[in-house]
Amino acid sequence: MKERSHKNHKNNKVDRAASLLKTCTSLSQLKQIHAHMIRTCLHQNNSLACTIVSLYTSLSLPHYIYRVFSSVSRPSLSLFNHTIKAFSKVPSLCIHSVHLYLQMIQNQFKPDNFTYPFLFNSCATLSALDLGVEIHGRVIKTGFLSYIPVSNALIDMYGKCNMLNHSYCTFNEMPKRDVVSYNALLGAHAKLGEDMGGAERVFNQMPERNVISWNAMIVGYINAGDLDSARRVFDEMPERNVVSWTTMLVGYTKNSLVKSARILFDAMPERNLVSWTAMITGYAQNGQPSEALALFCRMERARMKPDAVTMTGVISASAQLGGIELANWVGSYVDQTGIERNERVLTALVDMHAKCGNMKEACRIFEEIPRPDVFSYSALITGLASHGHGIKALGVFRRMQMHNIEPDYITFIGVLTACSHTGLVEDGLKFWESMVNDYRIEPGADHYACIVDMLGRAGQLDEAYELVKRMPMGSHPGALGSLLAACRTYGNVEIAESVAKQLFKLEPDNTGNYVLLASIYASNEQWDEATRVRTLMKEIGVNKPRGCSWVEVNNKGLGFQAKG
DNA sequence: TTAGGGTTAG
Repeated sequence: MKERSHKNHKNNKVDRAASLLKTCTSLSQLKQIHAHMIRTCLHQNNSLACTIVSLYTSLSLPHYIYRVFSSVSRPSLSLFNHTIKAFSKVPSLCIHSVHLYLQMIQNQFKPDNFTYPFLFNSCATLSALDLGVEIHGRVIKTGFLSYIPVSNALIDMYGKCNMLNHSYCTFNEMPKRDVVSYNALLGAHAKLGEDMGGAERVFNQMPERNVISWNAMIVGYINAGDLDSARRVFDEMPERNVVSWTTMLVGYTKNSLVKSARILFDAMPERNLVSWTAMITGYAQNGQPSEALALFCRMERARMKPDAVTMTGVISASAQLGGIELANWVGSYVDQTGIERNERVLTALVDMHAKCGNMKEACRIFEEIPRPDVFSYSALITGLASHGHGIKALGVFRRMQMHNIEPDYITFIGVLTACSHTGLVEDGLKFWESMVNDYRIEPGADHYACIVDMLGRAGQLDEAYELVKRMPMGSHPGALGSLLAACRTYGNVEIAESVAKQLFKLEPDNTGNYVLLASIYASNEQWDEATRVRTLMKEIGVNKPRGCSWVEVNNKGLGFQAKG
């Protein structure tokens, strides 16, 4: 009797906690309830722990997941499954769901139809195809393939790992399919934008379609580079949701059709964080930083809170404008609003401060990045190089090599710039060789421009000119411009005339080239020639533009006000 | 169990 009443009392407490958790909507509430549960030992209850794990994920505090799991002394199969699911939803924690799966098997638990879908999700996120195939084998042995969600997750995983054939094999072997099976297969086509004819066949054979099916077709056509078909599907679909609109919008921004994107953005019946972010980054990526910032201001007025992705775009836009005040404002905005300081946000910040000339801040933030990648290193190297810290830039490059981070096309632009601005001709030529032979990077016009600039600054004008003539991509304004500038420094009229002739053809409206040639003639006291160039300028109608500061640009249309 | 947004370029 006594024992029964004790059991009832305990069940009541569990029920009360469960219903409290059901109404929980904020992180502070959840923490309060959780703390109370720990005090009263309720945290050992598996069913309550499952709810807590899910809540910490949905309320964006995934780092508590493991703490909750490991505090339960005898976790149930269900708690393992909930925790694996929770980890699979957070890309940076996916690997833990695999660890937990292994731990589960070690502890003699048998994974079931609730375990595998999320495990396959994690494999997809981690692009861990081998592991996925291995688990697939185990699923076949244990007979869980007949559960539709398990096979659906497999189709999706193979698709995300670019194994369209494997997706089809799984799909074809299913005795029963649902709309998700078809959508996952369409998603596999869409990811690569490959064989859209095949995707159309699937789409036409579907017993039923939902908005996800239509959206998958839009993504597929966009990835196949067929914007017209994407738009046709968008116009034809019976019902659109915010994802349909945003997907189409991104299709335009990715193809530099920012105006079309904006028309769509303005016409959207509703917008969410992703829509705002897509439009802002669309502007930033297409060289319209002022528009990006103006939209960011509008977003704030609409009380839409930016996240790390939004801020990456905003920071990149601010970097392009290059104003130190704006950079400082954006920097403190990120600090004060608690935006997640992930690798991409920090890299964008490094780039922004570097472009605005604040190398000290750029270096400080770089040191905050736990594992810098090729993007972060390149941002710092190009920043240092273009601000006259060539030796430092090369030091960072060596550090990058020591950490076995493979440099890319852009890294070498930074490295060669460092050499050219520091007068390290021999080193520059060695890096050039290493780029081609060790890293198999095809030199682009930008790299040639750096080397031409380097030789030109060192006075090796003939060598520079020979290199310009040998450029496989033909004459390039950047390389020619550097050479013309070097001709002025060293007073070489002969090469200057030939180079300027090519430049006038390539960039008829670029005033700088005319001014440079005129000044080369003038310093060589060839006054008549100098006058001839100035007359030519007037005839063509190019005028020396008046300088325009960022403040003026800002006052014209941005309406951007620094706060705090 | 299925769909949309991100960082480096003389």
